[in-house]
Amino acid sequence: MTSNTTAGHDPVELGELERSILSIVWRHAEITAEQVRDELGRPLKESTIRTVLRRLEEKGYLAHSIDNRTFLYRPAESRQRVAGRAVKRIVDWFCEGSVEALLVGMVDSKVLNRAELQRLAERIAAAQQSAAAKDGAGKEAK
Amino acid sequence: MTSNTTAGHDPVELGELERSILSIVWRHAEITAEQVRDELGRPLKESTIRTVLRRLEEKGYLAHSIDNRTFLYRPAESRQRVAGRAVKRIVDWFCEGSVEALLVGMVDSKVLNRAELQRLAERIAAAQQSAAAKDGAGKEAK
DNA sequence: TTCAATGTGCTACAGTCTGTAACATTATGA
DNA sequence: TCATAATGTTACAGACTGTAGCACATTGAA
Repeated sequence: MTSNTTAGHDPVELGELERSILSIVWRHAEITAEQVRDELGRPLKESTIRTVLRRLEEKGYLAHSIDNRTFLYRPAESRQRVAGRAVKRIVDWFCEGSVEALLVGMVDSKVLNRAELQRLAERIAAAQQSAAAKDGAGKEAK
Repeated sequence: MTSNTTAGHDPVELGELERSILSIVWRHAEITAEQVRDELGRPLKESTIRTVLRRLEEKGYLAHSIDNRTFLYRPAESRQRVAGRAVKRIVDWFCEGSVEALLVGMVDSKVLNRAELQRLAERIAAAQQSAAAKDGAGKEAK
């Protein structure tokens, strides 16, 4: 029994099928198990899809509402948010909390090249501005 | 011989003990199983430590040399490099390859705050300069 | 009311990975 | 040659994932 509630999960620890399905759900505001199966491409039974969807919900990645007896799944958190947390763990584990070190590592391991880094710096500056703008109030769905 | 060369591994998929031990090794240039056990703090048998070390080597994170019959383990890759790759996977899976999107997500999920982002942008710019400086001579990946 | 369809709820099971370790084997110095 | 200190080999239980079957409920139709 996993006994977990709303604890912090790490998406990177999801299995491949789980990831695929999560990605599909992220692409839709709401989606049924059947639609997921159709989009998946792989020939899996619907019970399989539903099991995975349920597990993803248990793990906190999805939520569902019921439309006339049918489950409509939707993301519980944005991709980016989840990705952000996942990266945080990596940073904590492997870079002793330093995002800078991480970026350096990314360049070092060719995940990022200098051009991208350049653009990134610019975008960060920009994002920062707009972020600062919307700051006082609440959060912006996006 | 591990038979694997530079295949892509995902450190985030390592278990907790594996991560702890890997971190310890990363803190030393060379280390024996016994030293690892001492630093670990947990009361584990040495055979346990050695098993994990071996697995980490099989997975490509560590390498070892032999000093007078004793294994000296050392990192096969830098932390940052490994972390960089790990992040890349996350970016690929959850941000459709956009590092920017990831950064946005990190701010969004409070992994990064604006102050850090600011500093980050500055450092990136700086790093970029020095990198560009030493660049011309060496190799340009891209 | 009863039946068939459709959708969900529970259960299962094999394969893989990780934590944890015992036991066998080998080399080395006394 | 023998004890010692390392490594090599093997094992095993628990968790997680992929994959799915089957029972149960609800609802529209006959």
